[in-house]
Amino acid sequence: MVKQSISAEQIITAAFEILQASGTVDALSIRKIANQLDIGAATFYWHFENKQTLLQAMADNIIQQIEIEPCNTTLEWTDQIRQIFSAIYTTYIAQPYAAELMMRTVPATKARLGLINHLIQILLDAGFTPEQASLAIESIDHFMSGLFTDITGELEMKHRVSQHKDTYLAQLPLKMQQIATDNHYNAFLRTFEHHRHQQQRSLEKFMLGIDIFLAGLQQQLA
Amino acid sequence: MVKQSISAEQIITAAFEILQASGTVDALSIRKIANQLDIGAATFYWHFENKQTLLQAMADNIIQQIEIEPCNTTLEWTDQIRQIFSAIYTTYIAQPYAAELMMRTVPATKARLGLINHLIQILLDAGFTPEQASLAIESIDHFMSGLFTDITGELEMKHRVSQHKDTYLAQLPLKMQQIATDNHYNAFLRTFEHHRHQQQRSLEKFMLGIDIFLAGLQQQLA
DNA sequence: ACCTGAACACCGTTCAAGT
DNA sequence: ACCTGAACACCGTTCAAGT
Repeated sequence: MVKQSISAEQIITAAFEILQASGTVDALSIRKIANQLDIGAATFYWHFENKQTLLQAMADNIIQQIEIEPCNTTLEWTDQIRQIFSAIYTTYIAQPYAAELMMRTVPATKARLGLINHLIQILLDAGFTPEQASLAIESIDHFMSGLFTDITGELEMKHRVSQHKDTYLAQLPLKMQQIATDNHYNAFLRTFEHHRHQQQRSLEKFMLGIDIFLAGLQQQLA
Repeated sequence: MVKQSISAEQIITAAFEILQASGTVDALSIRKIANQLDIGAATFYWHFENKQTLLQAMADNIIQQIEIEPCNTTLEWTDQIRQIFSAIYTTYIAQPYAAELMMRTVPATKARLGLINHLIQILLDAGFTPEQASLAIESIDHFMSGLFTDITGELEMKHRVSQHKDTYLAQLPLKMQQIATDNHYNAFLRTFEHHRHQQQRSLEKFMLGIDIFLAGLQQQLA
């Protein structure tokens, strides 16, 4: 019996659903996608060259979701940058695997290159050299990537612990505290408690990091 | 026939050798390690609880390699931070999988917590609050993690292309240039050429990023 | 044009069994 | 105490064969 035609879009949608449930790109497999769509795993390869091309398509899909407001030239360049990264953050945090997707793919699409171009243009207009502009945007991107890897990792850890599959991971925070106490790592301990209590409102934390970086950049212009 | 006892250290050493050759943590498998040591794959599990614990041990091993100079209190706090991250960078860049190892593990060892404690202490002494200090160190760490993921990714890409296994990856930079040209992404194009020509001397690039961040932090103190 | 089952070469991990 | 082979439940990918 022949199935109704499956489209590439359907595969992407199914992949997003699985990713939303599992949380990590590693847990996304062609076999799971095929299962979800009730097709054979081999069918995937008629629609996509390989897993990597699927990831490319998914990454582009996410970038297209970002709502960039029309270029407001009355705004300070710092606020323009802030606005865009705030929008990126909001999109990424809604699907925490987004950053991992970006890191595992190459920005070889119109949407992704357009976003990079836009950011660099803002810095060029502000008076930075192309080298400075490129370095600055890359640096903020790296910062964001690292932050999200951290967030995703912590989410995954909590996920695994709550499924009580992993008792080893569950006792690691306690072990950290134990080691820190034994060695009188007081500076660490003072921030550790704080870190475990706050949790949420990470957008503010993210924007604080961005602000520090932007303040440093502004110094560079003077 | 019974083999001579294999030690945990031998497993770690073999794992590092494989990682040095392959470049990515994903390409490190228990079977490859076992093969290298001429033991059965199951033997691994007598010495380590699982793959994760091996990674934990390897990550700690790398941090212990970092040469931290004795705390020089005559130095500015900015220079103390610079010195340490420069040392970390040097250690990481010699084994580009190092950063990935850190991101995939939890700092639940004396060496790793000691390093974090040391960094936070410097900022506390400089007059920052515990929250500020913790956020600042985390941010620099995220920046470094993102940077190294980028470096490792690019290395792996070149590696795969040079083995001409992956013709798809090989033409991506050209595709990027094509898209950018078609859409008049001139700001991007101006930095793209530059980016592809320079290559090396990434330590300076890294330190430039750190410097911008430190300049922003200094502003926060005033 | 679109889909399949079977196969290939891999994973991490477990476990009864060996010495 | 230390190691083994065989098995389990997974991967990504290929390919001849079907409709």
